[in-house]
Amino acid sequence: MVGRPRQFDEDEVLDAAMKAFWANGYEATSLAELVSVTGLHKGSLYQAFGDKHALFIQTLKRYLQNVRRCKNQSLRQADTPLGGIRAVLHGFIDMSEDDSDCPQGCMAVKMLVEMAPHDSEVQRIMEEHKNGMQATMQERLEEAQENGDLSDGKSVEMITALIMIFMDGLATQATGPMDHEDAHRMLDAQLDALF
Amino acid sequence: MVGRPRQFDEDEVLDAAMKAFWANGYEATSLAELVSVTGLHKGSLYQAFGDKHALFIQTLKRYLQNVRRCKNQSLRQADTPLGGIRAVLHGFIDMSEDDSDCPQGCMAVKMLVEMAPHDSEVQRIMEEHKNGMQATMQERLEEAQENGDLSDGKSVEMITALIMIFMDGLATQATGPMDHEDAHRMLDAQLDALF
DNA sequence: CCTATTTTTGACCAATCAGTAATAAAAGGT
DNA sequence: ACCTTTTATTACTGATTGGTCAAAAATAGG
Repeated sequence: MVGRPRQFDEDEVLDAAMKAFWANGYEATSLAELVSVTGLHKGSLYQAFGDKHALFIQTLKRYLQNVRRCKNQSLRQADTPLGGIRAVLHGFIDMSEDDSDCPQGCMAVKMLVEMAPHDSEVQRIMEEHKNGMQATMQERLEEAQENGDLSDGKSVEMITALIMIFMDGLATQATGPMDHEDAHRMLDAQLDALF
Repeated sequence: MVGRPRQFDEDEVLDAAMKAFWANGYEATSLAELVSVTGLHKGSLYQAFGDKHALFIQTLKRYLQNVRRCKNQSLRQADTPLGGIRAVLHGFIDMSEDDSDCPQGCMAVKMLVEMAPHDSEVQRIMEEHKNGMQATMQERLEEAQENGDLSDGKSVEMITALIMIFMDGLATQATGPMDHEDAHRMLDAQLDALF
């Protein structure tokens, strides 16, 4: 590699920008604030990541990648399909409290509400993510049905849809202060009602 | 009343501003756009409604008032407590499709996500609204328990919480295009799982 | 040491932002 | 007709917006 070396870590900058977008939303996060939280100068941001929208897209993809990593880890450790689903969902609740300096709520849901209606790229990214989540969840539910853990009479599509709605709703309410124990209890109650 | 009469209808202006905030969010709605959609000039907006934030608060209160009016109407027409709850929730789904020129999704949920975390006034208004909704829903559920329509073993607090989460989740997903028949089916499935 | 390459930096840009002040216009009260 | 009160309109403001550009700085390879 020739030329002046970078004085910043790309991942750290993306994390800082991500938290800014996550906390304040896309429109309310000014370039001046991005410069402030990342520590590097305006020109460097543009040279390294493109304009504000391109930078945002990268932070959103990074966030969703983290979510998927967390989900896959939970699924691998589970011993039953239904247990895997339970672990994944409880894991989502724990995600925010694990890292105390990250904003409340789910960045994906925030951006789904703020940006997806007007931004086709965000819309596409979010739909892909949702489809992936739905697909793995339906696979596990079908495994559970073959396993006998889930009654054959239930519709896996409907259960999946209701779980997705539940998670979106929980994330929406988690934009405000939320007791995590309550969230876990509500999730258990919802799953007990569905399974 | 003395002085020059207003050349605009206050409610129409509020409705126009409401739809702008509803469609684009608070930050992304510029004063120029508010001037455009309301038809009146900048100075008139300030004189009549105060600054951008004050105007927004009035549109938000107006939206919530419409929601409450719709809810109370549904409750009055119902013959059983549980039927009332079902009617209210199905009514929420129908709200947006009734008025075809109003934006997708629920303005309250959008603003809960975008503004409540940073705006204490919005936070207070939304919490009041939520408390009111929860209170009437719990009353109906307790009536249903005394009535025998709902098993005494179930927790009305938990059912209420899960219904609220469900509605928030549905509203979140409704920011994108959503089939209303599917929404009604999912609501029925959720309520059948809970009751 | 010199040059090619990349990054950093600071100055700069037009456009837009929310908001204001002063004036003009339109009505009612007397 | 005249004054008061309210609204409408125009022009204007300083600040901030996202974005650009050229020059300086720093490194690796020859």
